[in-house]
Amino acid sequence: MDMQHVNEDHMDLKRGSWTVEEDFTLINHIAIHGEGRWNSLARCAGLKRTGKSCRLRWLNYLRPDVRRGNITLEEQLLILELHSRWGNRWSKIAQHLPGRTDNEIKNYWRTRVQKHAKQLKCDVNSKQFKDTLRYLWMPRLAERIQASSNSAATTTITTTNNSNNNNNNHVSTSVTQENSSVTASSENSMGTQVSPVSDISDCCYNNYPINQNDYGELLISPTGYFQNGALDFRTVDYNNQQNMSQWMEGTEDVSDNLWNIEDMLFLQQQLNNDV
DNA sequence: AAGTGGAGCAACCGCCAGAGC
DNA sequence: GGCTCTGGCGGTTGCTCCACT
Repeated sequence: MDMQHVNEDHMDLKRGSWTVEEDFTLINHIAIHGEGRWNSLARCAGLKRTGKSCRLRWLNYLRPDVRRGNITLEEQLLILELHSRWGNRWSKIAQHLPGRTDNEIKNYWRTRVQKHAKQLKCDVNSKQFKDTLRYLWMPRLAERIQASSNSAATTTITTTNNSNNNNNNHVSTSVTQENSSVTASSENSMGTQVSPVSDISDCCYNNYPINQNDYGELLISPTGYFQNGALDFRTVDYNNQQNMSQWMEGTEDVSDNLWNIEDMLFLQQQLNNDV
């Protein structure tokens, strides 16, 4: 391809936001011819876009199985856990969140998690912040998941709990029965309406304001977080039950809460198989 | 009502690895 | 072996919306 041709092609290329017509064209073309060979696909479809741009638009937005909407509590927990294992391997993390794209998870991490690291005045990659995620935020997310499950799907919980009593399995939310904080959350879920927060910030700042000097009190679990590959939140203790109750009484509604505990158990098993 | 700043997110950029020639 | 093309990935940018003043 000579330089004149390159320049003409470059000048023809469209950038920026996609129009409805472009989306329609891309969807139709893929429906007929399938994915792949993105550069030639862009040319054949008559789209004045790079192959990369078409691929990105399809994968992140137009694909039929892309899930839109808020990241659920379960997804947040999974993202935190997987990121603790793999770091910024967004595509790998996305493989374990059906319908979520690497871009979406990356954006979530940058806008929510990194924001809180900034508020804590610590580096997102620092041990302090990682420990805060592991020993403070993730257990609380798990508690919220159980609380919402308790109120929304008692049958599922009962089944799972029985199973755990019999087999002594530790899964993310059922093990929390073992500590006192769960007593608080369980009672709360029975007595008052419990609805999940949609963001870790509710767990960490609204009712648990912490600063850099509080790490010594907050990082209370020296025993590790994962046992036999399964999540284990039993080490969490809450110093402030009153705040805990306030935290449990969040009012935000998560209507797209699609997973239950058995799904989480299944996912955990899948993850363990991967490792 | 207008201006401003921050949050959220879609899209782009640059780099890299693998495949094909 | 070297070159080109392509796709994938993580990092970054810039636009839009919204809350606040």
